[in-house]
Amino acid sequence: MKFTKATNYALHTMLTLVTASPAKPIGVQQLAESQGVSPTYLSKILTKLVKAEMIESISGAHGGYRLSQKKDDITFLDIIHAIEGTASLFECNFVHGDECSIQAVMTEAEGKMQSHLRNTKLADLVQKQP
Amino acid sequence: MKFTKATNYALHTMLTLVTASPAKPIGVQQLAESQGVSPTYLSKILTKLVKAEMIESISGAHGGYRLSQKKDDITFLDIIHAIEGTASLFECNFVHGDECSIQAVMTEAEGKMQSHLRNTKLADLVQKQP
DNA sequence: CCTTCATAGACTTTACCTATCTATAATATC
DNA sequence: GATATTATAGATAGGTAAAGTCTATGAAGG
Ligand code: SF4
Ligand code: SF4
Repeated sequence: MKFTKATNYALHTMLTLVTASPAKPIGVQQLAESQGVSPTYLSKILTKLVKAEMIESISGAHGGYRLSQKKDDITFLDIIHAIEGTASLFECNFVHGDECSIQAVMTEAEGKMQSHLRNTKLADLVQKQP
Repeated sequence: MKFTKATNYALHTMLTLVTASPAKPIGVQQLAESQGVSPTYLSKILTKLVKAEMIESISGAHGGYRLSQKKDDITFLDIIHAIEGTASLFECNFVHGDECSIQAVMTEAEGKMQSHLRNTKLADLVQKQP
């Protein structure tokens, strides 16, 4: 029960991209180096973010990654879901109907966490940077 | 990023115990059978709950498990922490000081979930049973 | 004494995360 | 067009923690 490292990398990359100039994309090599992770592995993670249409990739020389147009709508929950999937944190083997009290408590608890992550946008971090 | 099955087993066992008579303890064999899990594995999990002083174990014939005295104070968070530990869900490799905005968001989100789990007691489920 | 039942440790198996390697496609520069 | 640069994709290997098994030990009741 922990967030994966991939999520960690994704969040840091997004933080880097949101503070960077959208004019010149940043290569995966540079992004990887600043986080101490291999470029090939990070690129796998970033591809997920591309598929989720949060960032754009530019191939070829002077290529790299930059935020997509909808950068102001991206929430923490979006990033996490893009990497970890959207499955529920608590899954029971059998399903004994909707009135199950255990499931109700667990699902609501997860919902509380999600709603905070959904209400916090990536753009909210920009002002807080020194 | 998922709750472990062990947590699932623990929650169900606790639900069974809270609705049972405290006079006669329930054996691990019966508890395991109703959940479709092996008795030896479940016993490992229940031992953690004993160490956390949430349940008591009685050895010997007619032995088994029953809730401890403080049954009215047991929260969902207590059970989860007893099984999964109390480490934070989000852990970054480097620590760049307290002002880190990523960590702040993630920690607060987790806190929202925890506070719901802490405010829901095991005893709250009893009324809801048919 | 013998049966029942919890406890503990060592151990195996399984599943998933993490990471690497290689080949391929796209783009810019010359 | 040739070449260098860079992202993408798939296969694959490694590592780690969860999930489950086995066996031995110890406590309690009859
Ligand atoms: S009791 Fe609830 S949580 Fe447990 S298996 Fe049934 S539906 Fe799932
Ligand atoms: S930026 Fe924040 S979350 Fe990232 S490594 Fe530094 S302290 Fe941790």
